[in-house]
Amino acid sequence: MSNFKRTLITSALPYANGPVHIGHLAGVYVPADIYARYLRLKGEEVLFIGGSDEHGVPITLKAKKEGTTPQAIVDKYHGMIKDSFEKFGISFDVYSRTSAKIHHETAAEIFKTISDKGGFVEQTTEQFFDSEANQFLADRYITGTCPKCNFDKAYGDQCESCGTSLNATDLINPKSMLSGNVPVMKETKHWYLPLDQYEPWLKEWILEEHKEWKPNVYGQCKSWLDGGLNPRAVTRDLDWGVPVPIEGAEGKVLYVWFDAPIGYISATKELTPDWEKYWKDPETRMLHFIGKDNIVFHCIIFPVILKAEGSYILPDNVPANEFLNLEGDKISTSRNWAVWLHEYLVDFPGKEDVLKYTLTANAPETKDNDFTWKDFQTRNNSELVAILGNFVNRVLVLTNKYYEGIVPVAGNFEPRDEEALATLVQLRTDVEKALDTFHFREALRLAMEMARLGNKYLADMEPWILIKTDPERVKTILHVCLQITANLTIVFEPFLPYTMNKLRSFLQMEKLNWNDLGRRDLLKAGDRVNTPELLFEKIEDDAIQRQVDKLLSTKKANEAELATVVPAKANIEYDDFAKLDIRTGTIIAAEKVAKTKKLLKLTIDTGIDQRTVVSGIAEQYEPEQIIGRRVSILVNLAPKNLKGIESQGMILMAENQEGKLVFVIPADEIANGSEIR
RNA sequence: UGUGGGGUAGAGCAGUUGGUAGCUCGUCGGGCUCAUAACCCGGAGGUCGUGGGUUCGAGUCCUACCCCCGCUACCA
Repeated sequence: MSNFKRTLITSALPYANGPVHIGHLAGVYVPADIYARYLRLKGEEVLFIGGSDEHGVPITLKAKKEGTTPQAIVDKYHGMIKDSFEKFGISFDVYSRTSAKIHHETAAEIFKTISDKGGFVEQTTEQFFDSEANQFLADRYITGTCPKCNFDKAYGDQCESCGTSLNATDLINPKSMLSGNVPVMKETKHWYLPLDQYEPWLKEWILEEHKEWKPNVYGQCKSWLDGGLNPRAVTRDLDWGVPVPIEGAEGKVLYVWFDAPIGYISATKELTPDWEKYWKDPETRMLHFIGKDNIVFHCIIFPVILKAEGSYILPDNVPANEFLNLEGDKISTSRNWAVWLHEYLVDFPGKEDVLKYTLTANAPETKDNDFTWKDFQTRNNSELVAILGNFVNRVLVLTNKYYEGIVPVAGNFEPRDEEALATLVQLRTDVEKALDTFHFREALRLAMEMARLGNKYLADMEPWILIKTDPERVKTILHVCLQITANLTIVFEPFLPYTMNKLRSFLQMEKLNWNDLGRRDLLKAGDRVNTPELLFEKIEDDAIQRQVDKLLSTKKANEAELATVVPAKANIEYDDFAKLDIRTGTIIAAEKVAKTKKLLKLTIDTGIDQRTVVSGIAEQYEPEQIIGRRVSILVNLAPKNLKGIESQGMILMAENQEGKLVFVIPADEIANGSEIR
């Protein structure tokens, strides 16, 4: 680690189809920013890169839906995202975007270089094409009937009902999700990155040389490598993106995951003509801060691209975080289940550091974590206000009260003073160790330990009592307290930059270097300090309640939206209906099918017989609570083997848009076996 | 389906190479009164997901299973 001259920090490019939320901040930008600030404070050479990822299919779809152009979409969100980051003080050296000219040039150039070296494999395949939308369709954008289980909403890549992975061509009655039309097969040529050829090298590089990577990152890579890598298409038939810079590739663009990480390089180019020193000098240490969904792209695909190009360095570490949930539910842009940064800035002005603190203290470093407004309030009130803010306030109030704001001269240090001052040095070592290994949560806790130390020291020394009997001693005590306070400005600088600015202005201090941390002479006797304002203020219940209410109304709005009814299917003849034999029945036994999450094995009395039916309702019904329930059952459905159990029929359920299932049952008492028609 | 991470006190989380289970918040009791009813001390609260196994000794290693969350399937 010590043989590196400089550090290049990249942070995942947020996708410009929506604003950024607390999940982005907690997962990537806050830890990356803390690390960048920490290294800068140590006087190291650092470059911190960010930018918006503006290509890909979802953006074109969103543009279509809103009746505008992809460029208009990305302009809007890039602006919002950039603004939010600025206001939160994410200290990018450059924040660029992938629709920038320099990025198109850079990405094209890298593609061209690899292509000229023969680094791609070209392959022509048949793919579904939507003639109305004039567009090839990704598997995910095709829906149809599963050939295995007859589920009629299977996707082109997998059936969510039976879990089988599919090819889009397997689907019965495929339909385009864009237009609803039947897609046609059409030939298309694409360029593939032969990841398989890099497997031995990747195994050596990651599995042998980077055992220090976080367990989630290392494990994920190992699983990909153990499973064997396949060539991966890096071009797409689309009109939005970086055009493939090769003859015969008209109308094709680079796959968004090929061009996005190259955005780190183009952003560096945009910043400085000296960019190559960061990307090609082996003495540069490159770090990718990302979320867990990005692991494979940053640990396998992007390194292979860089390796194939030949002249670039590779990441030294990829500290990926897990995900942050919000009030128990997954954060979702499309469901509007998020705390949006631009809204937070309006609702909690001047409290950027508070959110950053909360997100760091509860960062999803080893597993998914949950953000709750209650926790946010507690952390602010019990930690920032009560421990850090309060200590600073106590010291400054006492200094003003006893010495008119002048730092007093220290007498001889007693063992208890020495002990407190020595702890500062120890804490510095501990915080450094945590930061160097990307344990930001731990680092923050240790920093807070310094404020605790101050509070305890004050409580033990009781200067407010000693002032009556031994005023000389009190000078030493407050001198020590002021040195602790001064040290706080350094140790918290990477975490709470705005707040530390404020604290330095109270102390009339210049910004110091990390190497000054632990010193006992940061303030000199005779220095003046200002009368303090509050460093943090309490957050009251009503402010929290407003946020909770906001989320509740989002939930309601989502439910209302889901209540929309799907349009009727095409007409059928009576004979079609008459083929169905539906009867009333009763559930007489029910048990969960092992190793599945949705399936229940039911035994039904149909009046005709007792038979076994496997039904996908386990997520909403417990086996014991449905025994004895009346049901309607389709009895002449061809038997079907599900998870090794033969299912003889189908229970009729009403299902709403949300996926909620309800039994369809006769309204009054009627014998089992009665026909429904 | 396969695969990665996780399951430790009421909540949120640490637990490095196996050696007396910790931290923050909350809670209960006490102290203090300089401080934003803040601070300091002490207590209660855990069969470390479950069952087997290795070991003198297992939260930690092996094994089987259960549950949660991702990825696989372009949301950090």
